[in-house]
Amino acid sequence: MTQLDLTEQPEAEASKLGRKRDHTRDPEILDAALEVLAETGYDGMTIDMVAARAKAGKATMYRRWPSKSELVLDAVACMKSADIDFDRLPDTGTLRGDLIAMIKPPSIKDAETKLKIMAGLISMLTRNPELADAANAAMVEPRATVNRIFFKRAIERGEISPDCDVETLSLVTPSMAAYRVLILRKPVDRAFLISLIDGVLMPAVGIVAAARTR
Amino acid sequence: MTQLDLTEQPEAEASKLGRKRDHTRDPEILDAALEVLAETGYDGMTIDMVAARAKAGKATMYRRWPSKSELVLDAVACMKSADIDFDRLPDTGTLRGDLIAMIKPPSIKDAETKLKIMAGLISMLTRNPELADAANAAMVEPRATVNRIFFKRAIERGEISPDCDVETLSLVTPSMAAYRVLILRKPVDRAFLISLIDGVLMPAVGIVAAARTR
DNA sequence: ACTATACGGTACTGAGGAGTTTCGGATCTG
DNA sequence: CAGATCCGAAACTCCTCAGTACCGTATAGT
Repeated sequence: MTQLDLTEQPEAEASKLGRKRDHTRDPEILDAALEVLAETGYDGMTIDMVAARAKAGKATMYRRWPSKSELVLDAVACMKSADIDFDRLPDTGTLRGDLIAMIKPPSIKDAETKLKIMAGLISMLTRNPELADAANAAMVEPRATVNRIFFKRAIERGEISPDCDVETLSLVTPSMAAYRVLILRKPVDRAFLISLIDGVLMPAVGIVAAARTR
Repeated sequence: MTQLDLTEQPEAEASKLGRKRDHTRDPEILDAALEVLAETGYDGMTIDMVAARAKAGKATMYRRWPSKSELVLDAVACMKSADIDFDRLPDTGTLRGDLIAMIKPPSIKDAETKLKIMAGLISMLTRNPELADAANAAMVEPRATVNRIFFKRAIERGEISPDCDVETLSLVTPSMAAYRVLILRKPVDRAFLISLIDGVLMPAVGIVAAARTR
């Protein structure tokens, strides 16, 4: 939220007594926090690491956030899905085309970064529901939403049956990518995602291989 | 390995000088470690917690394992899949029957426990490849293996096409169950697993709903 | 009974990290 | 320039926890 307040409007009222707080360095600090989080995990992360990376003083951190957990919560909540633009989703005319169109190097990279952050947070999610909700909204929900849109479109245009379990199918790619990175510790590359689409989703939805061979 | 040495043979040679080490409490301690691990995660777990839970002294812990990380590694490596008996896998004659037969309350419970342990380990896996391998062998590989067996059987008996991507399909259930528990933090119940089988796996493999409606 | 060993308990050491305080310098206001 | 505010740096407190040392006791072998 902080990150947005800054970019949207240049500090509403700077009057009153003296001058209003800038907090102009918030975005850099939150980004630094996310980086450290991805590299070391929640428990491995220290306030000093984040401060050093953002070239900020430790005191500055505590002037702005009351505790480490609040800082992390804010960092996760402010994290913007830089990769998904809901106003400009691909629309290729076929379900497979739409799904494949989402596979782009920057998108894969972004997803991997988010999964690394997620890895560092997972053990906390149990004990911190607020953080769990923020992580869900910032990292997992957007992906599933895109898939849901694609599947619903395909149903509307009659490409696939309306009986398809859209909810479950939308979670296949996110789930299996997460499992592969977090647990199997293998990279999620284009080939893997395509094998998911052609080996699971397309067959599951009744589109046979022959129909998509050009 | 320790756990097994004990049950298999009553201390091979107890001669030499004095008497051989008992380490008879190892299993209790390792079990306690797994419990604490599931409850608090790797970083939250302390040696004192484990010792207290196993009613052991802290010194005993360090007489047996040189460090916390070695203890955890041993605990994970010794963890036995209490739920899967590879000599007595269900064989119902149909793929769907086999998959459904694996859904049993104790099996679900065991899987949930393992996922909780996994949640506490994930952030460590990156920094400790040895632990990652042990966790993989003990918790994820067995599940996938069972599914692979079922799919291969189904291919052999001609129930499904040999072109099916067995490898990927075998990972659908483990992946999506893990995602649901670890990230979505929702319970994995019978209904969810069945929706996976009937909403993803069966369709993906070309078995239509009509064919299984009794 | 005597001795050795393993164990449980407790006290200790040392390192590291959360959170606090202080201070000196930079920057803006007038 | 004078006054106020913010910030980076560093020193400091307090606490937790990994790992160690020691001791009293239970037990098993001789």
